[in-house]
Amino acid sequence: MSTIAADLIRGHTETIILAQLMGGDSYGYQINKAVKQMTNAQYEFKEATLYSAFKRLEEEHYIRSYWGNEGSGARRRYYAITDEGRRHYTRLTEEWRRVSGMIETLISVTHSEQL
Amino acid sequence: MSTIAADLIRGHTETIILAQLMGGDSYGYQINKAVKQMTNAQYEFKEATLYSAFKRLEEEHYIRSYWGNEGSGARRRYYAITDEGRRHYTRLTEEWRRVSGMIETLISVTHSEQL
DNA sequence: CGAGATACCTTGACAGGCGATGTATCTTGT
DNA sequence: ACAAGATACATCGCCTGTCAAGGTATCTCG
Repeated sequence: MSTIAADLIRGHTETIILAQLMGGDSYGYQINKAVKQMTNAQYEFKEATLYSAFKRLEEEHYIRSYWGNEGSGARRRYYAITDEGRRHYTRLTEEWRRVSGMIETLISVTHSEQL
Repeated sequence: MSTIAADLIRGHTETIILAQLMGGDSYGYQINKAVKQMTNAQYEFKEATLYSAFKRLEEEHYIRSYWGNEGSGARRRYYAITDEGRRHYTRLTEEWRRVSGMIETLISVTHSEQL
């Protein structure tokens, strides 16, 4: 039920998905529920966003997918993070720490002043 | 001279510009130099990005612009933040604090595990 | 006089997010 | 028995923000 957040999350979608997969294989719906729960329902991916991110990540070999063999219920496509994906995840989180500090600096009002 | 940062800043461009203008009227080139200096040359807007952001902000009445009366040198278009812009800035920064905490949570690996 | 800095601006392409829509299965209430 | 809602995946086409590339004009310095 958030609205504004959208653009601010842009660019983090892949990192969030990879972070989830660092904790073990999972599938789309599950990951999204986890995100919702972790943010106290403040955030949740739109399905189109989620599935297009999976596609990208797989094309870039950061994740692999396989069909689960559920006896009952809807079929699930599971995703697993690759070694390359793990390295990518590390890079992305390091980048985030760096950039978030930068943003913090830039959006805080400094009364430097013009002369 | 950064490369990766780009996508992570997306969505903060307007906030950064408004933050700069909270410190007094300024113009494009100046703002960009300030950003570069504040980030130790880690970040700088691409010009096209900067000017299209100005355009948007002015259309939304968050900033006003006027030509400076420089006796010499290249002409400068100055920007001033409006009251509405100030309110918008406050909203955006509050949103940022909220969302950055959320992202922090989401990109950190939690060994919750599936059963 | 040429190079480089200052200063602004526009066009067109691209990528990511997302609304809309569609599929199929299972559970639960009436 | 049947409708509603949850689970689960997928695609199409639009919208928006970024940016490479190109352009204009002025000033300074060697």
